Amino acid sequence: MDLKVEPRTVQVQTANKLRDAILSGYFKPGQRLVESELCERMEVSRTSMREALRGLEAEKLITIIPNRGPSVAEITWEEAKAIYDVRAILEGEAAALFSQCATTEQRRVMTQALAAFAEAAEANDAMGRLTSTGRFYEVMLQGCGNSIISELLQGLVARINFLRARSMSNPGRDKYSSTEMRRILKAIEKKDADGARAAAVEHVRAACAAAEAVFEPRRAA
Amino acid sequence: MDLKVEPRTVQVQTANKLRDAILSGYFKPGQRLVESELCERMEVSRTSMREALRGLEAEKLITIIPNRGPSVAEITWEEAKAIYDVRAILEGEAAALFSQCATTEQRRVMTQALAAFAEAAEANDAMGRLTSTGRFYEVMLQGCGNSIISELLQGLVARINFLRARSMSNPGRDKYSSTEMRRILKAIEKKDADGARAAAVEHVRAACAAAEAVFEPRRAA
DNA sequence: TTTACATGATTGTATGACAATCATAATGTC
DNA sequence: GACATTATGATTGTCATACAATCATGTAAA
Repeated sequence: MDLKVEPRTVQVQTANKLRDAILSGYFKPGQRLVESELCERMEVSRTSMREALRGLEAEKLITIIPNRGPSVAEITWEEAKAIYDVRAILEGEAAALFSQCATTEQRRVMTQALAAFAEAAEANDAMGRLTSTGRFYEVMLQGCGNSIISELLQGLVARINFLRARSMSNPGRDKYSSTEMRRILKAIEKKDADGARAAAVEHVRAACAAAEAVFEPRRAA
Repeated sequence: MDLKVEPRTVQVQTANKLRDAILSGYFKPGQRLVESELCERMEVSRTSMREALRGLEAEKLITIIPNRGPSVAEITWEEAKAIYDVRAILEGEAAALFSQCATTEQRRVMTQALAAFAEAAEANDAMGRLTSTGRFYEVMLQGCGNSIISELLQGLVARINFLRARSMSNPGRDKYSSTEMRRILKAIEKKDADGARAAAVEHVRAACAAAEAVFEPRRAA
């Protein structure tokens, strides 16, 4: 059990809340983030706010142009595509690694998460889908034995999160997702590294295709 | 030609200089970085310094513990190994991609960089080795068509840079490096994607082995 | 030796200030 | 009226200062 209790500084909390706001789509890509407004609404000083913003900038979630200030990072489809490609490689590797060292307990949790996902999909419960897929991948990434893969993927997924939110609304995608994840798990249970990798790659490819369908670049004026 | 001229804010310059100082090994892993001292030596305000530090923290080059302040990030061998593994995967992919789309001009530059490396190795010119290998990889990564790969690799390499500095001093490693890079280039010239990937992976594996040899974890007290 | 307390150093946060820069409205000129 | 120029205001970048909270360390007491 993890009993660590770490101080939650204002700056960290600010960064977390801003991150959530961006990932949830509350702040949209391209939107300017005015310091004074943010400070007022979140009731923190400019000092803390600016430190938090620097952190998010390094995470590539926002872009800070000197003398113009921060705005939510925009992304071209080319970049998004590149992210999906790398994601496929890394998630595939994670699945392959995990298939060789998964414990029965871990497989049990994934099975359970998968069931929860199916249930949430049935009930059209967006929140439930997110938490269940989150658990599914968390087990796999934490368990794959390479902490860097999970770290990088977390960063990459964050940067295309807004696309996921849009493509998730695509009706019917749930069914496919469910099938794709089941295939991953099946391969893991058979300790089939290549199969697990292929299934994970396929899953990302499908997500990429779904994202491309809903991607809208800057509209021509 | 790139004529862009962007404002160089104090904060950015501070972050850059600190980054260089860490990568060059001037600040060593584990070393505490006291704000007031840094501010005094670099002649910037705490405001700018702290913003710069937040950026470096997000890059994982330093660790900031609340109420204790920043220190140069330490790394376990487990993490370093994980980084090398991911690096092998990503550099392999980059080499494979690049082999399919390299222009003759790009290959020419790489050939030239390789020659410069051999020359620098001969002359025992540490600086020359760094710049020539840098050019070699820059062409490949910029040219591979996936900007995310190059972005991630840059971050990963930075985190194990201090290991590279140590293992480079390993006599004889140069010769191997040279051979390994030549193999990569050969495969690229033959447009052999699998060969290029294999050669790149092999190169990273060798670097990893060299790093392991010089890795010293925290000495038992 | 261990515990408790006191002391100083360092960090986290807030505030106020001001110059530099940007965005835009107002002005003048052709 | 269209365009160039000039004010105007808003926003950012940077600094100095202040102070409470926390940490690190030494000293005194049990």
